Amino acid sequence: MPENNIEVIMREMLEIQKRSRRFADLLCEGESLSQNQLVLLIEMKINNGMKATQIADFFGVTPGAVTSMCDKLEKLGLIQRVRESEDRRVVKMILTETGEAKVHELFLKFPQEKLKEIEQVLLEVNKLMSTVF
Amino acid sequence: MPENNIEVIMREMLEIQKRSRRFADLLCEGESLSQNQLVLLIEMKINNGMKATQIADFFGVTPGAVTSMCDKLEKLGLIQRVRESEDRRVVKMILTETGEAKVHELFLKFPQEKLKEIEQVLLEVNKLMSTVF
DNA sequence: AGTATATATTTTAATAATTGAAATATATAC
DNA sequence: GTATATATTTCAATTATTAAAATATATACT
Repeated sequence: MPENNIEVIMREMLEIQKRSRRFADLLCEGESLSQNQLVLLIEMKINNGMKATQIADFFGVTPGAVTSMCDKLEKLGLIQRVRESEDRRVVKMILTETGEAKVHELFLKFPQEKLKEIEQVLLEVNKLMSTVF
Repeated sequence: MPENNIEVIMREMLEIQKRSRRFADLLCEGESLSQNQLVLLIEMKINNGMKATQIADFFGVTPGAVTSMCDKLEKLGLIQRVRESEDRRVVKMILTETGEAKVHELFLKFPQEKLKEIEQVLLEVNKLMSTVF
């Protein structure tokens, strides 16, 4: 009896999840940052800051939770709140210089050679995933 | 100024994370299951049950949290606890018939054709990731 | 066998995270 | 100007998680 699609999919999902977590663990290693905090910092870096609502959407949590998450990162000195001048209701969370440095430095654990490999793999993975998800 | 490896890696990590979440959302859609619960059920399915300690390791939580997580799934009738006869200290959590059916049925949202595509992509992704992580 | 030590899980009290709803501040439409 | 809508924060209540103690079983040593 050959294994059906569904079982293979489940198996691969778990493997992939394990590998992703292993990578994130390496990144966070020795830092007092949770994986979610890491992802949030990266998200802010790549988007040049994020509005609270964007963060809530991204993580699927309520606005109240975002306030609390960001309070912590702010207290750590990694992010700061900036009120938008065009619409003074919205608050943009942006990395401080310390935050920028911290995020960047997480990746310097890996030698340049390894970073190049990781980059290539992630680009490929993303391309593949884009065909179905 | 060309974008350096690190920035590309961050960008791709986020994209991949978003796509993964989208897929998991589709799977959980309409179910009263969290993504973690979904993953745990799949994990139990693929491993033919899991010991509490294995679950704690997998999710990076304490044994107490595992007890609580499993209590909920047990109350939902999706898993059951089986004490091992070889070592009566360990409890193996296994899917009930209902649990098996539920997990399987989540994937039937997708037509066979789509499942085949997903399977291929995940196999490829996993192979790629195995080269660096 | 009996004692000491180790391991797996559960329980429990305390802490932390999250929610839902109200409050605040600002914006938009009529 | 008034009403309504949106973005964020605050706060009280709920839920999840932890750390440590308790329980049950296993292993090693004498």
